[in-house]
Amino acid sequence: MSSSRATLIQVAERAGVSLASTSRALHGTGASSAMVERVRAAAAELGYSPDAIGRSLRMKRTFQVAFAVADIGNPVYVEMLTAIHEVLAPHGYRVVVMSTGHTVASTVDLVRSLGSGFVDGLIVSPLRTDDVLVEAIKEAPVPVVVIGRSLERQGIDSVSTDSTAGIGQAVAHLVEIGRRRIGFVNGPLDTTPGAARQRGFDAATSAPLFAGDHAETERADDFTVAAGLDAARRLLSRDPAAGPFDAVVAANDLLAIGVIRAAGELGLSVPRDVAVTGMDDTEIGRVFQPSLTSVSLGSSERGRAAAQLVLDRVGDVVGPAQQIAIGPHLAVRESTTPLVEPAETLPASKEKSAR
Amino acid sequence: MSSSRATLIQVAERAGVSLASTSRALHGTGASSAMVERVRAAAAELGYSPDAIGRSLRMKRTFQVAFAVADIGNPVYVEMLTAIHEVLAPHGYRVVVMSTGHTVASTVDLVRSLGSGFVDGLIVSPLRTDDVLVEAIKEAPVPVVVIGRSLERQGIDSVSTDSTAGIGQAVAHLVEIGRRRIGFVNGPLDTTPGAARQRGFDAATSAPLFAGDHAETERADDFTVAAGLDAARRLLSRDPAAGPFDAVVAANDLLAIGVIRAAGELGLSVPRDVAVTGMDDTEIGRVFQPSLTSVSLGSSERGRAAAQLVLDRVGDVVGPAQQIAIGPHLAVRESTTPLVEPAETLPASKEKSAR
DNA sequence: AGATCAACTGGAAACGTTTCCAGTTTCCGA
DNA sequence: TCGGAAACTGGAAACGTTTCCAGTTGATCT
Repeated sequence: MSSSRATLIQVAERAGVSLASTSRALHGTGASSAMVERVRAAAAELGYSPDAIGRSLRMKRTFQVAFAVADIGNPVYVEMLTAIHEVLAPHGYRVVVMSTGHTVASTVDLVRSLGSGFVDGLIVSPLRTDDVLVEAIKEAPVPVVVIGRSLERQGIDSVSTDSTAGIGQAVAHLVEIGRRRIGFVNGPLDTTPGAARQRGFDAATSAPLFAGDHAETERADDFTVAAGLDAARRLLSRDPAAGPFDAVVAANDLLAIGVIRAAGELGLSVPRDVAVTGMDDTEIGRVFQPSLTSVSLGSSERGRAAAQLVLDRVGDVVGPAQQIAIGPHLAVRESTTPLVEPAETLPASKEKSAR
Repeated sequence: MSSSRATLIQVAERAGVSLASTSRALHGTGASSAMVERVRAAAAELGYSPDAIGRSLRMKRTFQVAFAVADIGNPVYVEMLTAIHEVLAPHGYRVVVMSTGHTVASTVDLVRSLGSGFVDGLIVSPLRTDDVLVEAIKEAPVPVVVIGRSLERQGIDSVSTDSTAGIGQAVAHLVEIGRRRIGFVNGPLDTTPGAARQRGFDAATSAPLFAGDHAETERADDFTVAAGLDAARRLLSRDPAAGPFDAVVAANDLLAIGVIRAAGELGLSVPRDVAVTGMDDTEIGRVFQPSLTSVSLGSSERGRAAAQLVLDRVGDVVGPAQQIAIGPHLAVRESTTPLVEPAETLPASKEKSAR
């Protein structure tokens, strides 16, 4: 750690010119080339680098954007974070990672804390939403973009996907490959994704296409492998009158892996006896054995879109609340199809289905 | 977005007291209770919340710490990030995520950028290190903690682990279960971890314990599943004179998963025909089938330790460079032992061996 | 009663930067 | 040669906060 940094004032003194000119010279705005030369030299000699705080105070810009989620460790959020960082960094914006906590109240606290002005914008993906939160977001002193539910009509910029339809795609695929007795392992219903996915499953299994077939739901305590394992044990041991389940739709990839493990415990082979689908299309699902058929909700794309949106807003782009929808699409892999050539399903091959 | 935020000056006016008293009242330092009451009320009426930038400028503290790695998506770094955030947030510190890029030069740029003073400290885990970087870190205007190599002797605070010894533990375990022809799938040798792990494998396989047995290395282009798959294909098809490999040590969990997939392609069963060990003890390895025996390098602990260290330093704790070492330990799971009760190996059961 | 002290308050400076404004020079065309 | 515009420069204010310093009050002790 060297002693202390040089300030613009010192550069000005060294160059023997005014503070104003020094600032201008370093920004290349309206300064003679002689001046620029002189100031540059002085700055270089002193190893000057501008102070972000002083600059922020004056410009009323922090060049920081916050990204807040309940659980930074979740692979989906990691993907978003990566995408957000990739979009923002080239524009000189830093990314601050924050936690929403698991309750609506703590998320509201977070949004209110934006009042202290440490970021120019916020990208948040709340697990749960209510009116208070919506109101807090609308009152926030900086632009906020929500990833998750569509909140366009509440006047909030949002990036959403249609996980309801996504579950529909998974069910349709299972029906297509001849499965007729489908179980659903969902996470908590009081979360935004949990509720949406339940609607998707209920809708898909009450559609004409599915008529005469059998469907049941089991709920996991959580969106984790362990919870999925527990729930799947309960589900698969139910053994309904219609006959054993020949497919299970899981509400995300981690739950799906729990399901596959439970199937293994019961001596069931995946996909022969039970086909399994996940959701989110995560790395972990792609490399799993069997590799996981999964509904991609475009986490990276959603992250990118949200970052772009917040970038527009902090760049003073005004206008009505935007709503960007990323369509879900199914990536079919081993867990619903007989294994042919495992190597083809690896991430390196970057399979992408059409959106 | 509401109009514009209230400032301390406005609170002071509203309360009809001086700016100084207002500040003191809100901080509870040396103000009469009447004063506190009055100012609190005014602040509440105006919905005042203190401006982080103004405060930073004056206090010369940003209450931010940066965490920089090459690849934010890597599970190991995600674990560290989570741990760092958990330690720092309760102390009122925010975490800024940054990318070191993949070269030493870009990492040096990053460290130099600390000169603009947007954070109070940095935690960095560089893939590659050289003298220029060491020098840049030493000259940095804020405390820097390096996760990775031990740099105590260079006068740099660091949190390290002994992945060399860790690989030794893996080899010892394999020998113990009777494996004699051990392959090693390593990542690039010009990275800090790659080099250390190679040393570990070479040392372990030239130790007396290993005398008479067979060892060979294959190098992957990268620390990813795809690269591991490729490398393992090459390794396992070598078929040395000493007989086929009955164990493979992989330099991290992702490579290990590639190895298991390659073994599957060749009709080899894991762990019966080939035992496989990974390193880093990631979630993905824990839930994989077969669950992965892996050398834990305590990513969370390293993150926590680094965060604590940087917290001490920004809290003006002076003293000689610290070096905190986190010992590696082996978590034995299915990939090196016959499967008994898969459920026991899930993360929910939180198995932890002694350090 | 006078002096000493503690408790509290307000004025003002300081942190480092950008930018408005006014002033000076230079140059060009009439 | 002169007027005016253009190009450039410097002074000073402003962003919002904390804290030093000096001053005022009220109480306690001798």
